Amino acid sequence: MKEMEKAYEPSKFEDEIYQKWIDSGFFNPDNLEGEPFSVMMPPPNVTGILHLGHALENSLMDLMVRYQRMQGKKVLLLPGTDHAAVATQAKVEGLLVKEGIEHPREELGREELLSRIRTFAEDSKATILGQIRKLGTSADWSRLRYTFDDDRNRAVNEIFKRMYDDGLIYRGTRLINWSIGAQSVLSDDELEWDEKQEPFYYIRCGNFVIGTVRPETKCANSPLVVHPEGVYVKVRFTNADGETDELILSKNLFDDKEQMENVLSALQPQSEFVVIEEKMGKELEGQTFEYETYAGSRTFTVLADEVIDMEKGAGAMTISSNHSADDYDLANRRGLDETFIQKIDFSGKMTSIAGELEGETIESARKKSVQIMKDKGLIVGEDVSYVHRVPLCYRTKTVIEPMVSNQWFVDVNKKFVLKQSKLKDIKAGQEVTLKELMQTVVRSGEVNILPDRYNKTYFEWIDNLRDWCISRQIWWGHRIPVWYRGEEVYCGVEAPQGDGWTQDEDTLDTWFSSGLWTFSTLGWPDQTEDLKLFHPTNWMQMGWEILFFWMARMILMTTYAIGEIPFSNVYIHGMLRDKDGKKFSKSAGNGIDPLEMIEQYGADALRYSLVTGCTPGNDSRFYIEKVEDARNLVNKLWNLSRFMKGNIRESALTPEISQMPQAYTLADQWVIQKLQNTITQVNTLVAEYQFTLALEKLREFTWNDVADWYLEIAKRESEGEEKSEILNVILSTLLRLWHPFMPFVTEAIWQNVYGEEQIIMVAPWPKAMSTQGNEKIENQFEIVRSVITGLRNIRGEYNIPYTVDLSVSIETEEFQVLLDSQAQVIQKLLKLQSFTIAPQIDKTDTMVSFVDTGVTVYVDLAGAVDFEKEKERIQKEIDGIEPYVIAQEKKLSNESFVSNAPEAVVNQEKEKLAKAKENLKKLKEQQESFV
RNA sequence: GCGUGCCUAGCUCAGUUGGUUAGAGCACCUCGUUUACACCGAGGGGGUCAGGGGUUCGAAUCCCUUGGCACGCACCA
Repeated sequence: MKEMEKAYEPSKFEDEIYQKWIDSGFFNPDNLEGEPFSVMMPPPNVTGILHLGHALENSLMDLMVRYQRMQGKKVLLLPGTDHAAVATQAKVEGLLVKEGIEHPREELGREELLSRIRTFAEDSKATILGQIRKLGTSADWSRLRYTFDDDRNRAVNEIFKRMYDDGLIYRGTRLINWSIGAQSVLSDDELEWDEKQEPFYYIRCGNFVIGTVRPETKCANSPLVVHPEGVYVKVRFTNADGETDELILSKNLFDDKEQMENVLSALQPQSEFVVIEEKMGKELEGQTFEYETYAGSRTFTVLADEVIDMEKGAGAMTISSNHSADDYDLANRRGLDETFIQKIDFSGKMTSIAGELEGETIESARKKSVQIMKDKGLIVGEDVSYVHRVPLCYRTKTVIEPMVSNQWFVDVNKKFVLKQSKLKDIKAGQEVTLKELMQTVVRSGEVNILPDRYNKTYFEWIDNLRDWCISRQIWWGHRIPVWYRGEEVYCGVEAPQGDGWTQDEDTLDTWFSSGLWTFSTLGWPDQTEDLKLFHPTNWMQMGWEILFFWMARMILMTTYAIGEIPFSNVYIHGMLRDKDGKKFSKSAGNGIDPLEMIEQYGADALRYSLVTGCTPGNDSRFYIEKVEDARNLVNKLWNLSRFMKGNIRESALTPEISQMPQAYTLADQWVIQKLQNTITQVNTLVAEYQFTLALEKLREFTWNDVADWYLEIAKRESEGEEKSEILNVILSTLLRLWHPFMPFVTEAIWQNVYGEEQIIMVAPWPKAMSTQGNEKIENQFEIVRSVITGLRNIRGEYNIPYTVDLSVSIETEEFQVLLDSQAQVIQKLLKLQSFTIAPQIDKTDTMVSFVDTGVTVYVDLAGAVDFEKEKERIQKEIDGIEPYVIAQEKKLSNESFVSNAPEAVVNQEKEKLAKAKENLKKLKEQQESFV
């Protein structure tokens, strides 16, 4: 058996242990018995390396899985990675641009670009999988999956075809979100909204005034929309050139002089405005006029519609049906076909309708159009403080341009017949919509989201859900399985027979394939054994930021495809932030590589520091100090194990615990009882997913109870070997309880202590045994403990080193027998030569004392007593107790408390009062003795 | 505009059916090399649980309200 070194050095053990775990075969559930328990690893994107957030996620899933494995279950943790369509292509394109390939798609072509991306993805994949191993994740590598491998592609095509045949996937022309940067459409939830301050221009259009932040779009014929019920006034005034002029404004604006000032800030009228006419919007409808724009003269026809907000601007607008969601809806609703004018092309440049600004970028056209309009006197006002939110591409961070385009969608509101179902509230053959499926399984509780409050967020999102745009114009991704030949359209898992077919150019939204993750990874569409055994999965954890992207899509896909829920429990963890509470991000340069942390402090320390203090749904901060603390704890575990090992005789060293060990002393009884309590508590807390609390209990027991008290006592109580069995039970149990949280160090110790052929990973999870004990043990131990602590306190306050003996007398009647029996312990821990215990002690002037329930301890300091200090100390104690006694007496004399509170509570309070009163009385006596 | 979360010791956070004189880790102060561990041990100081109101015998915990911070959804001519 190898010596245990003085300090645990993770780097000396971790790789070797991980390899041993793999070699053992126990990562693979085929080698395990019992009830199946499955977790699908959320596949990290192959866009680079893992960050601490991934490390948190891995720690959570691995602790869950290791706990279950030790419970004797057939555990599968299936690892994998995600091709992350847009993200990866954007990443690689960015790198290529840096290398000098300015237009990767044009310059390289489809095949070459794809091959470059593939190379990058494979590199990244290798890095990521290496990181996952470093974290100690107990995943079954024989079942490694990739969202873009051949079998997953088959699953994607299969489900596409089924949805297509069910009429749930359709192709249609819609207003979509176009990412100029990614050169692709994005779904609604792939947008990020950024608050921006941009000038809001008031532009003259005939006699009307319209407002816009997008002056570059004001270059085409348009209806001029007013509110039918809105009141408009025509005002006459003398303009800057001294000419008589007229404007039509909403009455609201005209009545609000301050606002009027803003809207017409550039007009500089030379007279008052005189109202010459007042009309309703609907009365204005129909009139047509020609007016200048920055790109020449255009025709406008007044249209009355309720979309107009009379409080905004001058109560009138023109529209860009191809470049605004509201306008697009309005144009469709009112049949304004002639307004579908493409002003901006898909590369983000102005079209010929912009006249001389054709070919300009949006940004440049905006500036130039304003200049032209200013020169033409078309701008009547400008609000520079206008703040609005603009959509950005979540991957490339470039502006999203609404565009009209032909795309593929999943219809979430269409009724279809669910072919198979194991769901609680929806039976096979029933008509449902995808939206209803998503709602029902969460409402029924089949999918349980933790914490609860995310249910609300989830439902809110689904209520607002519109058809899901699934086609992308990027090349990196699952190709849409649709082929065309002339007018013919073919949708199938495989390419159609015959010549002349061309496949749709587009690829699928990455979430389309990751939505299938829980079952496509198990071999679907084949009816595999794995699918039967491991689906639905039992547990899933994810950050709230992908609740909609992923969780909702998994529910949609899984319920649709196989009529099952994807998982029964989702644990939503918060986001990991840096020490200042900022998001970790590359641009902020505050990223921390998990591998560096592992190298420095060990994987166990990293895992512990991430999981502790982390509660469901709440963000947490990452501190180096936390990792250091965790490292210290790991080392503590190592060292107490080292000590125990040295104090257990060889024949007692066994990992199996078949029976309760013989307890010889109070401390023995106490620690055994505590150990059982700890097992019970940890079990309960882990079962409730309260990892932080479980860890707190474990830490407290390990460090405070075992290391600081029990082992210190055990050293003094045992000359021989009678502690062997107890120490072995504690050691074996502690290591197993810690293993899910600190897999490496516990394995290292386990194999060192119990032999290299042993493996803690599949050791049975500890079960609490009943302690035929009395509840008094804990109280008795507390008495001993407080006598010792009290005496240490006096040593501290009087600065008496342990080399100087104390003359101690303990006055007690109630606990005389107890303290007599613990005399050795007290004496040795405090390094006393001797001390006396008696029912009655005569206090002298040279003594100081402290009290506890039923016990008063006197220390004769001879000449060393500092009376002032002593009085102060006693007074402080009295100050602590007295208000409490008063409060308790008041409480207990309160009739309604005594009659309303449960009897147990009342009794408990009475008992506490009695103790406090007794202590107070003694303290007061002592105080008097000083006077 | 609608909604959610958070505000507890100097710092970071626990505190899950309302009932311990409100906890932990770090930091701080004092002491200490006692054969597991200085990645240590012993002792100590430190909080009217954001403010106000209410329900209750009893509130950090439930309700209302004010303020601050963070976030989600919607809007975004």
